[in-house]
Amino acid sequence: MENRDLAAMFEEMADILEIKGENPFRIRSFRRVADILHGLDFNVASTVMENPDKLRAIPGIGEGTMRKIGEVVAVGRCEEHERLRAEIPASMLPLLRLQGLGPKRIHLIWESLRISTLDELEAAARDQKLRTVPGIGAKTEGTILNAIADYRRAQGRFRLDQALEAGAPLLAFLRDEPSIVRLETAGSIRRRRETIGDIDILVTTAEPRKAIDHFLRYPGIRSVLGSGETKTSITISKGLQADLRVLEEKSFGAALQYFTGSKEHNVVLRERAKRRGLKVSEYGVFRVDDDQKIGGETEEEVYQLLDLQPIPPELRENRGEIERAENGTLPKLIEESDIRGDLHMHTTASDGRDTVEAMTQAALARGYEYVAITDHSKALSMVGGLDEEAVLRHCREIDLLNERTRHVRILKGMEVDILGEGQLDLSNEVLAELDVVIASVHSHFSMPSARMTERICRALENPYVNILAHPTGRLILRREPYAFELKEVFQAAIQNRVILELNSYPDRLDLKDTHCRLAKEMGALISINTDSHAGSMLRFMRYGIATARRGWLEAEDVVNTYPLARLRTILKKEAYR
DNA sequence: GCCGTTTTCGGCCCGACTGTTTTCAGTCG
Repeated sequence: MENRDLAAMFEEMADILEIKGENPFRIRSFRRVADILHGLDFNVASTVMENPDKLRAIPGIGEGTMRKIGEVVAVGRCEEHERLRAEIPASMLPLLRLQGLGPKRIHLIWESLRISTLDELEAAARDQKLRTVPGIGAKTEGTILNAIADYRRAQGRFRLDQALEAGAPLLAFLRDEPSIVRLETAGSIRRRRETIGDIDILVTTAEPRKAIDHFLRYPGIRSVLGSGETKTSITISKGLQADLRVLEEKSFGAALQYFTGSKEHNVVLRERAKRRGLKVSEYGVFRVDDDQKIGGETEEEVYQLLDLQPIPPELRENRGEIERAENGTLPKLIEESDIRGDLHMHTTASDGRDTVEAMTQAALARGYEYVAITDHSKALSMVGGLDEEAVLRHCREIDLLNERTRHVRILKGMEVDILGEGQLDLSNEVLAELDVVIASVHSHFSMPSARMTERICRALENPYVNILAHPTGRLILRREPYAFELKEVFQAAIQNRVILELNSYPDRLDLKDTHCRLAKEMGALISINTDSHAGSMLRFMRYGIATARRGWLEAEDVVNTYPLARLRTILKKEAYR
């Protein structure tokens, strides 16, 4: 049983309890447990049997949770979970994801109209039957119809790159308005989460009305969800929501802190404030006894007043950053300017769009010192993967190009397929000719976890393998990772001096943030690569960097921040950490 | 359900917007 299965159970129980209108703190506990389970780096089901204290020691996991997990592991189901599921039709749960409709009204609609599915809800709203429910009028009916449409279109979330690209023209449009003095994006975009629910934009202005009216004149606007004195919400392309908040200059820092979140981070921050006789809100930091405001103009000030080092937005997830800020031991996070090269990209030799020379020029334009050309091997015949002979020809071509290229060193590489039982798709004789060998799984995704783990570990034992590419195989919002024991694979990588890739391709981000942190803690080295299939894609590095920062990585953890000579010792396996 | 340097019981973050219920509940972030 995987952690995410257990997490899903707790999430579902929280959803049902919410619709039933039960104790909100109990619901919060369940959601927190689900969150914790998602983030753990060990298998909960086996741990609860073998080492229960380890689980019980985690803050947020108490007796009740231990009992429920134990029950599921022992008999395959949890009695309370089963009982709750029998009370509410499963089809009602997605209704909670609709914007503007919450558990209370869902419950009420169920009570009065027996509506339990998205389709029924939509039909009732269309037929103007929803307005017969107390507390719901014509307007709310319309809101619900819009919410259903948005839900269907977007399923609620967007990839980081999609949100950044859709938001960029809106931000440029706002920057053109002279009445807007300051402008920042907050929320999950600022924290660089891998998926984004909406774009939070904060501005200060002497003329709020003017700023809001300008926002409402944005040509890309699709619908206006609401507009008040301080907050206005619209949807733009593909149903992505953007919120504009108009703020006072003197509380801008407090507001930026508040709206950047995460919610979990802010809850802990406020509890901390409360213990110190302070109160933190989006308007500033206040003393509780005389309600005197003592700060909030800048974000740094908010943290300093709580005796904390300023915390970078990417770390604000309540994953230990507050304790580290208290001790003054936050990591010095990696920056894009630390990167000296890119070790994974494709060319016209296989499925890339640009030649080796064009890719090299693109790397040069970014100021890189080195670049690895890593086309596919022959197992991927549909993309024109290279066989042994073609690889050797490719190597000679790169040798020649190196002789007449200045300022950037081209490393000879291949992305070699890991075949069904862990063999590689090219002979060791050929691999020995290369500077960089990347191994990756592109087939047989659905084999059982134990076999997949063994398969990958076996590939890592090949003495020529340098990098394990996109280790989990997931595609954001499209495909779950394949099943395997992450920690075993990381351990095998470390033992064999293999580097783990953080693939920056925007729908991969694989390793993801929590995996990066685990890899670092275990002592693995990371390479942040773009897997570019065209020169223009080298810019995807920014998404890898964002994920690395969320994974607490520093420049020293990432091999492609090293000068070429040092990188070479690692590629030759003469050194590792 | 979780937790404890005020507590093993009684708390658990804070404020704005919307629509409709004429005084406020529901929802969101």
